[in-house]
Amino acid sequence: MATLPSGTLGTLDPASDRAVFRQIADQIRDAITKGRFTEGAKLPSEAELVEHYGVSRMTVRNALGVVQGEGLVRAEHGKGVFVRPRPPVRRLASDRFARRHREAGRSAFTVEAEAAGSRPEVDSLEIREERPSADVSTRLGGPRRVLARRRRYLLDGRPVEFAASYLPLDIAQSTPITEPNPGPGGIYARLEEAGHTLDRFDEEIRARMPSPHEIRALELAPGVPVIHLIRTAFDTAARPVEVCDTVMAADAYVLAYQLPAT
Amino acid sequence: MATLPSGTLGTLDPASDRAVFRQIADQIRDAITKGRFTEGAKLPSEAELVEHYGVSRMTVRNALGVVQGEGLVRAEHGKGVFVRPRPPVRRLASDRFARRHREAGRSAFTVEAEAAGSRPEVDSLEIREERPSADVSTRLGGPRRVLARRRRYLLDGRPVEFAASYLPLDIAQSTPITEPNPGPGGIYARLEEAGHTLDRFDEEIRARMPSPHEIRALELAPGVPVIHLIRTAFDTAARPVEVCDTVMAADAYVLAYQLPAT
DNA sequence: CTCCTTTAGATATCTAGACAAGTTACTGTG
DNA sequence: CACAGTAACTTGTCTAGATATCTAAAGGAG
Repeated sequence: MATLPSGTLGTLDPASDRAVFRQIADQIRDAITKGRFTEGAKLPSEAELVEHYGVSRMTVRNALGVVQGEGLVRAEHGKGVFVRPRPPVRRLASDRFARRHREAGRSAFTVEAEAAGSRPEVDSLEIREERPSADVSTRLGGPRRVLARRRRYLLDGRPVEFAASYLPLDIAQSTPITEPNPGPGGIYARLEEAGHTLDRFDEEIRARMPSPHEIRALELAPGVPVIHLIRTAFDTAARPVEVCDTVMAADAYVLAYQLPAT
Repeated sequence: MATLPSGTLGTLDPASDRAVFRQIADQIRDAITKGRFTEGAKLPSEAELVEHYGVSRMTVRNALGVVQGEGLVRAEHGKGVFVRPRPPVRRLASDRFARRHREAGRSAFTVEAEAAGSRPEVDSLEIREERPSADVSTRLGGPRRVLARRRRYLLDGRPVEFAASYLPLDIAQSTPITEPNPGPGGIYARLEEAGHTLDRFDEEIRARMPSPHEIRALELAPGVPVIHLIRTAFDTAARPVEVCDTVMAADAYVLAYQLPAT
């Protein structure tokens, strides 16, 4: 019933051949990107938009569905539709696996998050032996069994990443790598102690929309893609000693790399 | 009217508290990922799904909207809904700017695409002087004017990437960099000839959903994110000499990096 | 005052139908 | 045979409701 703040949203162009719900979506998107609705602000309710534009509710919902799909707004059942705040971003530097970062007694994730003023958490830690997938097996040089370590990372209670590490069983067994807490410096430190001095990492990066499982595990809002990173660690004998498969909420990460211009 | 091939899609569970359109979407997704619908195959028409599930057409369309948003299928007006084929993927190696790749007379994109058996194309080449954005200016050390080179890359007629290079005007002016074709080895070769031997590149990678403009420029299907890469090139005097802002169709790229374990 | 109930308002889901517009195949005419 | 027209089928858009469920605020009982 309350009228809209004048000027925040315009009117429809009946002459346009652009669908009505798209015109409405355009205006909402425009109002957000131009700052007429600020972060966290509540959009007019569906009923108000119905009144303002003189269309049916389904048309308004269709328009809201578009801007929801773009990740601009989030609907909360019973409360309203709100402009999505931009979450804080975690920056992954390309030297994050350098040996000098491996000395501390805690994991890289923990140290880095606390330095950035966030509260880090690791959960769903699962460690087991298993038969590797074809892809993992290929990357690791074809072992028949691997040790898999799966875990999920959270910042301030929000899940941002989950990862699975796979190591050839003959390397990992009878080392602390099979323990939930592998000790200071993490599994890379243990690998080096076991004689596998690390030489280089290969990383492959893809971006795509999440699967339903990933949406649940990362509590992703609609319209947020994931970054899929597959890292292979090689020792100085050029043997692959670990494959780490990581899925990150794309709105929480920036990856940074330094390349020599050799 | 035609009945569905038996077994491709199941039935609804009225006892489930999962919304009907989500159950239908789940079944379609499942049928695709399990290969019961292959790439390019036509899904049952909306009318057939209405009949099969005994629901209204809007509910079926809602379900189809879900799997469309996930990028699994593409609707073609008047024809039907089809399983999206996986496009060929272009792999960007981390040594793609190594000097040894800079000798050829043609651009890296052209050479690499032809080697992979694709037909490369570059269009919308625009070269002009302009005032840099705040972000570009910061990355370049604060020049007041820059040379901007914008272009779009296509493979087999499909746009896959567009990019803008920014160079401080005092470096770029009176070099072939201001020409549409900067000559063999590209602008990096010209920079080195002008005394700016390249030392390293910094790259920042983000993934997000595309803006409407990006959807048009890359002809993106719904549910396809973009990879946003910002590269800064530094010369041996540690001066930033180029910023390249690249937006790529995420379904067409894999980025590969090699990191030393130093 | 505290706690529970009610109520109003918000989004979520679903129905049944209408017309528009693109695609394909058939049909009949020249 | 060539071709224009047409019919059937497809997705796209929109309407006008209905019921369900969640949230928050108001009001009443103790």
